[in-house]
Amino acid sequence: MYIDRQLQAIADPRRREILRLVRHTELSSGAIAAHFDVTRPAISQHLQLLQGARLVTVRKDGTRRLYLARPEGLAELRRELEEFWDDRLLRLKHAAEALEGLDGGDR
Amino acid sequence: MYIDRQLQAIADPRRREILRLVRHTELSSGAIAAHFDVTRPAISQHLQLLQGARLVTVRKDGTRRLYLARPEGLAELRRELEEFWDDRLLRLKHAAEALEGLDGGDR
DNA sequence: TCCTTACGAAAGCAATTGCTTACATTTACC
DNA sequence: GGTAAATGTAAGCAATTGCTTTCGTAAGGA
Repeated sequence: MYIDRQLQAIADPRRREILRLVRHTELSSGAIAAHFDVTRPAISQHLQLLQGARLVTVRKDGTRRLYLARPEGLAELRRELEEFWDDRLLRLKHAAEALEGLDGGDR
Repeated sequence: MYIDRQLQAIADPRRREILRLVRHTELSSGAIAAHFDVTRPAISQHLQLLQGARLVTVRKDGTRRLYLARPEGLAELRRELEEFWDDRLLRLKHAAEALEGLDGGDR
């Protein structure tokens, strides 16, 4: 349900690069910012947006905040896009949701 | 090499919907606009952007212009994203490009 | 030829984006 | 407690975005 925010997040090359950086390694806000030629607050704002899109998680460690990509978020986005590539899946999904609707609810 | 524009294009829900509409059926600008609650020129602008991202093609037919999704463009975007999901591929690509660089050029 | 249909192009506008420079806050360390 | 380090927050600003209304233009039909 976050596909809009997630695609918006991914659409920016800087944010894609950030995601690559924290994909397998936890990095502090400052360490991430060091990779770019913009100021630290700018990166901080990108990180917030990525958080809002459920694409990264944060963990506090002393005075630092360590960021790490959130695999579930990436997987979710990937699934949504798979449906987009092959919209037969999308039709199927709509049909399935219609059926679910009959006994009332998501799970 | 259009990934930035393509992702930007995809990031807008309206443009995603347009792509779905013309995915398998050629539609006129007006017919597409009829599906939305914004004015026709607004859709025209979205269509232009989609064209710039190589995601749709146009064909003139009398006074109409018929739009159709461009599978190669979608495939290209999809490939780029596959690399993004699994960045082992990306590293490989970078390595390959570095090697290509040695004898000087793209192809 | 004149009118109508189907469009894109241009200009203007409010909202959003991505950045900057302050400033505030939290934690570690002496 | 006092200071330094790491970071988010706020406010401001130029550029971009997505839309609107208005106008121009090409093609078809009477």
